[in-house]
Amino acid sequence: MITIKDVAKEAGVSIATVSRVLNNSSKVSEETKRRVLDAINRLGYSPSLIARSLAKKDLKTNVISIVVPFFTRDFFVEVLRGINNVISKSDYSIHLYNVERIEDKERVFSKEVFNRCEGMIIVSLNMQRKEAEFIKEMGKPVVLVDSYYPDFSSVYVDNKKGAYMATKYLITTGRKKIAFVSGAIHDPLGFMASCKRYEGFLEALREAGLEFNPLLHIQTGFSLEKGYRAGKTLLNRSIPFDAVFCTSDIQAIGVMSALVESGLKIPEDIAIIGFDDISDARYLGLSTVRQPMSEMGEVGAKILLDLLMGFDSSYTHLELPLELVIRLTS
Amino acid sequence: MITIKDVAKEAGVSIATVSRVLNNSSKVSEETKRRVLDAINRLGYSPSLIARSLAKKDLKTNVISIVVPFFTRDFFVEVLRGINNVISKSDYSIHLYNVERIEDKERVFSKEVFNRCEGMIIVSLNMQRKEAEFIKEMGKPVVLVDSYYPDFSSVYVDNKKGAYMATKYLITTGRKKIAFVSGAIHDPLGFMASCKRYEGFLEALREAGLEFNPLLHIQTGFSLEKGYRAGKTLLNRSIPFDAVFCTSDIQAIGVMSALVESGLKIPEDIAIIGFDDISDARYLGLSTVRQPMSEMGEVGAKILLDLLMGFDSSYTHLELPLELVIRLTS
DNA sequence: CAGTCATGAGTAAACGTTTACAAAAAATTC
DNA sequence: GAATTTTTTGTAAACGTTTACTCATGACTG
Repeated sequence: MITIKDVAKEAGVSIATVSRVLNNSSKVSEETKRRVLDAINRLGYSPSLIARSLAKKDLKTNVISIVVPFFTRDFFVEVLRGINNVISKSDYSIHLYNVERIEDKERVFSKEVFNRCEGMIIVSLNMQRKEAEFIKEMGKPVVLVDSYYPDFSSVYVDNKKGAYMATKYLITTGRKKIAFVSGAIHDPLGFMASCKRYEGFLEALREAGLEFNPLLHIQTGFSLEKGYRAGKTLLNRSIPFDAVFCTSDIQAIGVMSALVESGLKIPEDIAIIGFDDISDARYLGLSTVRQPMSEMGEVGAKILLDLLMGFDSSYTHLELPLELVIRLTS
Repeated sequence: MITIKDVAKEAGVSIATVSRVLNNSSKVSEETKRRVLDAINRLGYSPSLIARSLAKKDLKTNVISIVVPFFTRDFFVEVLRGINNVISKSDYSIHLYNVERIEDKERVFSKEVFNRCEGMIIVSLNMQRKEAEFIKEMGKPVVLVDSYYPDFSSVYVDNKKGAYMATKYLITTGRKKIAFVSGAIHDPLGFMASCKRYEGFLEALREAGLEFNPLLHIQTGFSLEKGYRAGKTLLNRSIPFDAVFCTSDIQAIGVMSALVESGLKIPEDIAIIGFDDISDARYLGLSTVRQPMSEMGEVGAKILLDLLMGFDSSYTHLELPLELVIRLTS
């Protein structure tokens, strides 16, 4: 490793002078500057960021950690995009951690990770009591996106209400037997969205005095194909239904194609409402509950940035609005 | 800021002892250890990573920078996923930089970014001579994914050949008037894929002695909707065509729905082949040129890791195979 | 009971920078 | 041409750790 001393020796000056050239602080004669620059070039020297931060008492890493599950899913990609929009305009850079299994979670919520960053944004993962304690102990600002915990700032939507709105709309327009396609209600990683939406869905039914046949509930993954299969399964069970509410657009689109394939007319025979409002939804005319995905990311990132600036260390809890978007499928 | 000195004073020991407790190296009596731990807790002390690295002469940041354009596009998300798979198993963490505009490129290819990381993976961006010089000067290992430049290790596919294979197949099965839907041929950020695929497409036509009517060429963005519009545009131009080759599946799916909507039969009236083999392609039965997206990411990350271990500092250039997957649309 | 050892804790020198301060050299003034 | 100022350079003390040495202390050996 080549240090500032080597450069100083090579250029025949003191290390202070080299440092001055490096930071072009105060005056250094042109002649000396050239000699130093030459030496730097000859040796291929590059100053140690570590030592520099130490000397400057700038003990910050200028890194923000983003913890996001399955970052290949539309929703997460959009959130990430929002976060990135904001962070990339600041001096911070992004450390990305993908969580797909429980072990990943442990790896991420560790001292090492927290020591390496100034703050953290956690997307969609539900906090366990123990985790929350640990994270609080780390003493770094943390913002939750699409998740809620009293002791951290957060941005989220009211998933229950969103599902309620959609279901209620279906009921209002005369649907009586509504199927429900969701992700896992009890997710091992702790996503709460499906669960909350299930609650909202049931509440709307209950309120209208409608029974729910559990055979009309499919729990499956978030992909076109899984949605398609869910649609097929529903049809195969030959329990009549006149609407489907899905916890994601991607599932809804899959379901829709299964139904269309079977010659059903949408929305005449069966209405469909999704959740998210991904770009395909608009294009396909899918009715859906729009959640501001990239905006959640943006807002979350902004809150974290504020926290890092030391403004206002109290917790912000921000609920962003959901909007029922009725298009052609309901 | 609370330092090791404060802890030492609080616990009534020397800083060396505190350090020993921190690293539980060598022997410290239970009694002292407890006192130190207590003090640490009371003060909420957390050691400075920076100072620690300096003292340990471990001047590494253990960070790998990933530069990726538009990380919301399927292809990039998949590549990222592959990279993440590999990196997350190492001690390195990922710094993510999204490049959407020329300015972003400048921001990313800067001293600051290189100083903050051990190595870099650049996805899909074509190197300019000047950029390459600069990057080489930084002296850190760099791997190109889905891109090629002689002076850097790289993983890529032969886009020209892929397009050639698809087009040739269409010709072999009797198609004579093949439309081409691609991204921008001259992309401002320097994506070469569309351009290369255009070349392969033209070569196959030329070889078969077929003329190409430029009006059958649509340059557009990568989304279902853009694809759909491209399909509509092709139909509106009322120039007969019997096949469409698209530079991405997502465009192909869009085109397909436009054609189906107009009552055309696929593949009887018009054959379609896409590129990528995203999960929807299989599900929809779309014929396509499969490129190993996440594998490219994985391999790229592995190469970088090897480079970082100091194995073999020569350049690796790895071409991964493309595979023509014929399903129902051709 | 002197001599050897093990154990636990302190001292001080690194690590690669920056920067206040001091010193030297050069330029300006009278 | 001495005195003064300005410019340029060097010296050394930080920054917060780790760690090789050293030094007590007390326990064991014969």
